Amino acid sequence: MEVTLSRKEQIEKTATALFRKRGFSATSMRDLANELGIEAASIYSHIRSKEEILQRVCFRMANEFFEAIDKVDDPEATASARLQAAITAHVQVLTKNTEASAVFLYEWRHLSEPYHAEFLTLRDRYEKHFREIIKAGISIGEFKVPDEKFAVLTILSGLNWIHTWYKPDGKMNAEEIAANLATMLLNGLKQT
Amino acid sequence: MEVTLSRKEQIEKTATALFRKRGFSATSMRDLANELGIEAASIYSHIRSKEEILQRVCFRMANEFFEAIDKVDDPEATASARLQAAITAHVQVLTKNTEASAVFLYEWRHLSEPYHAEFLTLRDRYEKHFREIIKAGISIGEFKVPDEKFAVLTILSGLNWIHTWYKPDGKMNAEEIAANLATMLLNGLKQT
DNA sequence: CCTACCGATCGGTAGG
DNA sequence: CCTACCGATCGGTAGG
Repeated sequence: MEVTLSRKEQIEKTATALFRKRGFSATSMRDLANELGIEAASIYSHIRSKEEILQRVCFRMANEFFEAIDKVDDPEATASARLQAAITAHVQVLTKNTEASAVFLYEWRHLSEPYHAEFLTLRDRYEKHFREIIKAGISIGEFKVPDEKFAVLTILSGLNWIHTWYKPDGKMNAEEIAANLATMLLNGLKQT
Repeated sequence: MEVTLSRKEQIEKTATALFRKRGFSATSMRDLANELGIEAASIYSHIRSKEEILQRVCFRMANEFFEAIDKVDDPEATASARLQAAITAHVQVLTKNTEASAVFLYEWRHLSEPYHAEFLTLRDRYEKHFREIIKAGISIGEFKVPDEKFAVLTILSGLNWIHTWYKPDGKMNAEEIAANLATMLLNGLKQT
């Protein structure tokens, strides 16, 4: 599936790869221009600033994560089923966008205000979704956990390394990875 | 316990805090000098370069992690006991050095060669220790895991978020945190 | 999309 | 540990 990208999309994609490899601060507009085969000044015909690119990547990914878990959540299901679905959705987003995921996970701190604060609000709301599921599981005795926030952060970090490792043509596909991670991480909540 | 730091140690400690907060590339020597209350040029009486500080932090922490797991490993013990001990040791190092841990975990990619390659070699050797324990557990049927490397990376990332959250005066102390993490993450290996 | 350029800041050195 | 400074590079703009 080859898609023709607009110049703006090309810039965003190339910048994402560079931000991921070297970090936002260590990537210069001249690095980016070089990679695109144009002059640095020309980039500004398409974007307003270096940070705007970072903003677009971070908030687009935030959106992707929200949409993915909202789509699969069924509040009627058991906590285990809901958590498994959320984990699977999260892993799908990570594996479909490994570079943008890495930028989303590690470069958001270079956002200036008010974007920085807004990003943190979104991230907290996302984690809250997981906390709610775990709380529901605790209240009906399905899970046993010392602290929901603690459990959520352990689970999400246990998922978020995937971008460093995932290859589309590796021996596990996204579904298998999600299933293995869900099994490993869900079992930990069911301690007796 | 107040310790008098040498100027070099003060520089390293202050730089660690800044590298953690803003990232290595976004921290300037003038930022660091400002925080220390001296001129940027004066820093160079104590260190050779900005990168030297990063090198010292990264390799000192690598050493700390190695020493910690070597000290507690007992090859005669069960795989569960060994893994639990390794997890506890790892968490101890993380909680005792939250800022340096963050730098160790996220800023090593700004190391130049040959330090960068050496760092990756050390990190792989560290992970190998965990892989060996898991392999031993698999071979005697104590663990059931699709892929050792996969399991190790899940476990280590499930631990490595702690620096973002740990407060020495929080409601859980380092031992309780380690115990909770070990329980959550070990149960995942014992699936039937 | 380019040439030409801006002021600011970077890591680091010389010399005391 | 400071003053004085270096060449290089930064993000970004003017004007076409």
